[in-house]
Amino acid sequence: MQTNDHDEINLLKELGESFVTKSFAKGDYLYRQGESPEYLYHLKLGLVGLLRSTEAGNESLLRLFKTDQFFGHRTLFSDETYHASSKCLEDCQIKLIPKKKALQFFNETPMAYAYLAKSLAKELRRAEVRSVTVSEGDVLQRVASALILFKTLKPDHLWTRKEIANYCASRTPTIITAMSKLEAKGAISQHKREIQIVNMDILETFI
Amino acid sequence: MQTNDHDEINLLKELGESFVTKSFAKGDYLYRQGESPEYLYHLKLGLVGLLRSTEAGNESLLRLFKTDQFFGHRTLFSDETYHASSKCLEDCQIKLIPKKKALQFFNETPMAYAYLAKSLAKELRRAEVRSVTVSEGDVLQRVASALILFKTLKPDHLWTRKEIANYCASRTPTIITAMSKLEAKGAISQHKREIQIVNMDILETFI
DNA sequence: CGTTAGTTTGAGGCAGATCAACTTTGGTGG
DNA sequence: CCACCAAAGTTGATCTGCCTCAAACTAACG
Repeated sequence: MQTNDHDEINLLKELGESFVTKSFAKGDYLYRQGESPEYLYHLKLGLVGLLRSTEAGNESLLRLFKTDQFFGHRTLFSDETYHASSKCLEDCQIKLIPKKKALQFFNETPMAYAYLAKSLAKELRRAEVRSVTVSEGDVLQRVASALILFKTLKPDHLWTRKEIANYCASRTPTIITAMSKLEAKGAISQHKREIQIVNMDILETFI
Repeated sequence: MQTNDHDEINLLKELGESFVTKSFAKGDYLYRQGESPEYLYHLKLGLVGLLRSTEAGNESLLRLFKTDQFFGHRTLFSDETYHASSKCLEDCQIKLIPKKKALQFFNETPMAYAYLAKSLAKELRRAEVRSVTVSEGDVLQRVASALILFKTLKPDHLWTRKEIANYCASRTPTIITAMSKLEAKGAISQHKREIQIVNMDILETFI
């Protein structure tokens, strides 16, 4: 749930302000797959990933939340348990809004549910489009679009090969091979663990 | 969007009743990927599939709508164009509710948006869980769960191998091989184009 | 009863997974 | 501040599940 470009729902932001901001370390989990929701989360600083763990022991990266985004709302408003875990990919500052307070706010604010619905509708589109991309395209294509997304979302984050693999439904060695190809073509550069997009036009030709 | 088990939203059903039911033939499209929404659809009879076409010319089967379900709502409430087409997989009876009337109903009915949000939230979970299943599991697993889903959803529909393939992110020949394995194990039976689940316990061992 | 749509089978090829050994990086504590 | 160690990255060899292609067969519908 994003509030950025929707003035009418700025009150949602205010909702969070009445609660204290808590600190979390990189690697911390806010909640785990299978648990029941207790809070609505508002990320003030850092980066959070939504991960679903598979039987094979992998963690598929479903969504990313950046500064100013709300998360945990899908489960909060669906009477279900979490289908994935949320984990800090960096040190984070997060406001936890108790479930009761959040529901109360929504029930008192007619357009809040409309906004929530719209937000979920967009997320659903994204998820479905991505599932087609994943099953139809090859790894190079997926890595290229993942890099564009990641760098747009948070250019300064030190993305690991594993994070990229988890997002691309692939594995670390495969991602490394794909990225060397992209580097060889002059689309990106890699120094130590830093990844830079040096030529967006070239990178986009892989999509 | 389903209304089945939610008494509080039965008024939504009534909304559709004031409009005439139109007939569509198997193969007809209600709307196509890229178009802008004009209606909210209420399926009275038949089976509708939501398909996203890929560059390679395939049609990925994203969702299925059966009798009494609403569809077209994701796009209607998200200010976007359709990201997939909806196509009659059987002859259908459908009520078309003009966009304006639908929006008016939602704006006049506070809990309608809350219900819509909940419905989209569940659909989002389904989509994300499925994307992990598709990228992690093998074809046999996907076919087994697809058959269970399809037979639960509409036992009498004559599912084609292509429909199954489109849903399983696979291809017709691969589906046929997978289904012969399931038949050899005594999980299903195939006569002409008819598919029957003869032993659900066995079938579930493949998931 | 002809035509079209759907099904079936097999041969061949390849993208990407797996596995394993090795190197680099960067944080931590002695 | 350096030595160490765990975590992350790299590389190549091998293997395999599924796709592709093509040809032949069967069902269903007008």
